[in-house]
Amino acid sequence: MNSITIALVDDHPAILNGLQMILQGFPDVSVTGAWQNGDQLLGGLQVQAPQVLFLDIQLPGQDGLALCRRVSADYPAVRVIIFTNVEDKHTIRTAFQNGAAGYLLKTAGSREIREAIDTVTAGEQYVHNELKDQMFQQIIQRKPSRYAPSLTRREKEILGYIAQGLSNQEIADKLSLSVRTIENHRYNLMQKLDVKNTAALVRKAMELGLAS
Amino acid sequence: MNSITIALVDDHPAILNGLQMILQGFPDVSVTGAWQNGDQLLGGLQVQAPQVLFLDIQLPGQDGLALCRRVSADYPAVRVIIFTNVEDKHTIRTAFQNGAAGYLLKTAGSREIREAIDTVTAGEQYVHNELKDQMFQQIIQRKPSRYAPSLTRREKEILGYIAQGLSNQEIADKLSLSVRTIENHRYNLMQKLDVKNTAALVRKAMELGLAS
DNA sequence: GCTGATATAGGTAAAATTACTCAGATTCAA
DNA sequence: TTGAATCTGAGTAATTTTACCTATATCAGC
Repeated sequence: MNSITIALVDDHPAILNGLQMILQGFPDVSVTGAWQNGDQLLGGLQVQAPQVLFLDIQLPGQDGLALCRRVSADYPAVRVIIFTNVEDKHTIRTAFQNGAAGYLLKTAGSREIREAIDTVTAGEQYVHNELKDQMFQQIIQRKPSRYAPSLTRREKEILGYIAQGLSNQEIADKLSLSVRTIENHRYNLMQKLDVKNTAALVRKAMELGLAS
Repeated sequence: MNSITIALVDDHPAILNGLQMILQGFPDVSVTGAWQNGDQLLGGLQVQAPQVLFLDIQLPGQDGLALCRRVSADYPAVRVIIFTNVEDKHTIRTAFQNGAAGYLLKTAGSREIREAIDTVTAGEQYVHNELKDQMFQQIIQRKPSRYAPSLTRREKEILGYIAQGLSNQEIADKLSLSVRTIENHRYNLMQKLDVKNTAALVRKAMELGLAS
């Protein structure tokens, strides 16, 4: 029999059951474990390692991401799908760095779960489309307005050079202006962006999409 | 007859023909114009404005993005799909800011083109999946490796604080160390990252994913 | 127990930045 | 054509960064 073995970890029994229910709808899938914490998981894996593991990352007592790392290291054949509500960039990045094969939000329906399983068992990486859309919007929709103070043309230009690592003197030379002028622009930029040194200035500029 | 009217702009006849060929495969679509530059487009629009416009942005003489802005302003009913090979963030952002309804890479096949048309005529925004994937990878896969010199734990920590805009003194206080120590770390960081001031340091750190 | 990498920190100076204020010139819109 | 905003730049000083060199303590791995 060629069924796909799947195990689940989530501290909420409701979710555990719900997910199991959905998986039972797939004839070629068999659930070989449903655990509520990391210890149970680690114990269970010694008995039987599934092909796919659905892992929540908000678990009582331990960090699901560390767990993911450990499982990936000890059982490289197990394809871990992070199944969570957490959708911040840093967590997602860490998840994949820790060996996750997929990332699914708990809002996922049966079709997406199916897709995730198929994708990761095929050796590829699966990411919830909802997430991709969100990230894309974040990158794209960055209107400079509202949160970014309006900078004048000259200020933007000079900010660009500062972010490139040019000193006031170098910028002055490039624009054939006095260093004092650049100093003033730099000072005004820091006022407008409400920071007090170059480091924060560059950072904020990049975050607001004003430089780069 | 309820067919969707579509017009095309691209300076390469081959692409113009190829795209037209694909569109002819859709029974409910009729191509009402195929132009090679902005002037032809603007003239053609006065005769008949299509529901959907496929617009390349690398056109001879004029900027396709400015054209997009103009068309969107003068003919709000026209849904503009940018059809191009350009895939950098800034261009994409500008495109949507200029009123584009969709963004499709020229690698798109018949299915994606169909999807784009249906999505934008339904009043939604369409973005090529390939692009979303790329952006997502950019955000996620930022491994510090390869191009990023290896930094020690302390160095990473201090780089983080620098990027946050803390001065050496502030970092020293926070870590209960001498300012001189922080100065040295900062100096070493600049050596390792091959830059010569804080601005470039922060920038490079963000680009390499060493700070965040 | 040695070695190399890391972390710590002082010495010494030059260079650059930051912190404001003031003011003439230019430009752009009402 | 009169303002308002922007661009330009000087005055003055304190603060910070940058540029090296040297040196000790610690710790991990061989």
